Amino acid sequence: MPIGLSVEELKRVDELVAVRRPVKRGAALFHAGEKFTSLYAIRTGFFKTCVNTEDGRDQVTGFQMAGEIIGLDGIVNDQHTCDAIALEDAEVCILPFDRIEEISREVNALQHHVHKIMSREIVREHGVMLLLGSMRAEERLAAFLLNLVQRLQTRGFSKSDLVLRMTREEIGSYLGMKLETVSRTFSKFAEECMIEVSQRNIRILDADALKRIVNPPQHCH
Amino acid sequence: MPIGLSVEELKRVDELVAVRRPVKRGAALFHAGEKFTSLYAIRTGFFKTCVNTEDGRDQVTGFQMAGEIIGLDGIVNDQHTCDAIALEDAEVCILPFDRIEEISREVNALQHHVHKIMSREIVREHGVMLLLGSMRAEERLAAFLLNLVQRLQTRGFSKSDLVLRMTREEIGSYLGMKLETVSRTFSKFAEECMIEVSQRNIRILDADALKRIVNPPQHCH
DNA sequence: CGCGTCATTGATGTGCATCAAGTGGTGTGG
DNA sequence: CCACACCACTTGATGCACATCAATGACGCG
Repeated sequence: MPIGLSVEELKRVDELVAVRRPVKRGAALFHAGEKFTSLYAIRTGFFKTCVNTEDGRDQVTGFQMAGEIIGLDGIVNDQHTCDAIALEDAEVCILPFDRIEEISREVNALQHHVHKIMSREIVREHGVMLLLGSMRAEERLAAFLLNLVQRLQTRGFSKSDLVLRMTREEIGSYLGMKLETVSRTFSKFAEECMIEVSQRNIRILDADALKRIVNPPQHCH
Repeated sequence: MPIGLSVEELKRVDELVAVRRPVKRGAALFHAGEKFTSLYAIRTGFFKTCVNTEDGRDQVTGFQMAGEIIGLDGIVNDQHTCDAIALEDAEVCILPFDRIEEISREVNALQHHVHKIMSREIVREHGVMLLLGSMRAEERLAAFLLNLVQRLQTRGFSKSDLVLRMTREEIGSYLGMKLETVSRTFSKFAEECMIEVSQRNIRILDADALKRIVNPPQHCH
């Protein structure tokens, strides 16, 4: 993950990511309440994380794909605070956290990398708070699609075609809206020729139009 | 901050927190876009952090009080991504981040402490996402009050009386509602004798009732 | 004292939730 | 291989929680 390491350092980091674990679609990588021991780096597959309340509500807090790290929430109390569920067959690297701390004392680049990963997650969540706190349904869904396709693109996938790995309900939970509203908003975007929707296959026809929805152009006052 | 350190370790950590900086009410500790160099530990006073969009919307992402750390969002891109504004005259310790990384390589307790602080922030934000994504106005405000009074209590303040340092609008921004709705909801709680409101002075008369609003009792099915 | 800021309260509007019915794709067992 | 059941999804009709608009009131400060 970090770059510009010496051979020696690379060896230390390599041993960290040695152990892998497959996770079947629908299975949990971990559950809220379980003891925290490791972070997980996604090698393949797609996950969601979600928190639950006693009274049965739950909230999807994120969708994670290859290259991303899951489990950071567990550090503070040595206990996971959310569920991580595979949305398709997946494989992760197990990164024992005490080993991470040990090695980052010696490999500065790893230390800084870990800090950046946690900081990035904090910044991402700020963005979600902005979305949940001040955007309307169309803006939320447009922002969601653009974010998803952008992340897929950096992984070498198409910047226009994507396959949703999650249900409308899961999207709705993440975006703070009901599945019917998600569906209607997809239909509206399709009507306006910004996207094509066929089941979970989405084709983005006019990314700029979506961007204009998220960031409506300034009107001069 | 961490505990159980040797004399030697304590000295290292002490030098970290040597420099202080006063911040006047209404002034910014930092702005989004500024270069990130340090974290800040609040010694006294009260802050808000907020992110802004190009189109002028903004979202309060948190309220911080004595003992809490601000600036974690800046690590990932060496640049702050939100504003930190003092809501009353305040004083912070400046914690140069490169020194933090340096010392945490030698003082394991500090290293782990830093990780916990970042993880705690991630978990806190999960809670806010749950609040914004799935709660109604009354639930949000009740949760907010309970959280605030709980944090004040651990700092030795009353568990029933508190003074809000922020405006209704700032509360609303944090909770994803308009200031009028915040005001109305306060009035409603007061009418139902759960709290007393007089300007920014709040007295909690029935904490259990507030808790029942946040976590409505299960109905057997 | 007068002005600006913040807060309260009422009247009205609307975006999204809720409730409900129906469609299509997928997997399973006879 | 087809019939059936199930699930995710779509779409329409209705309702409600909260936003919006507007007027007034309460502090605090120069």
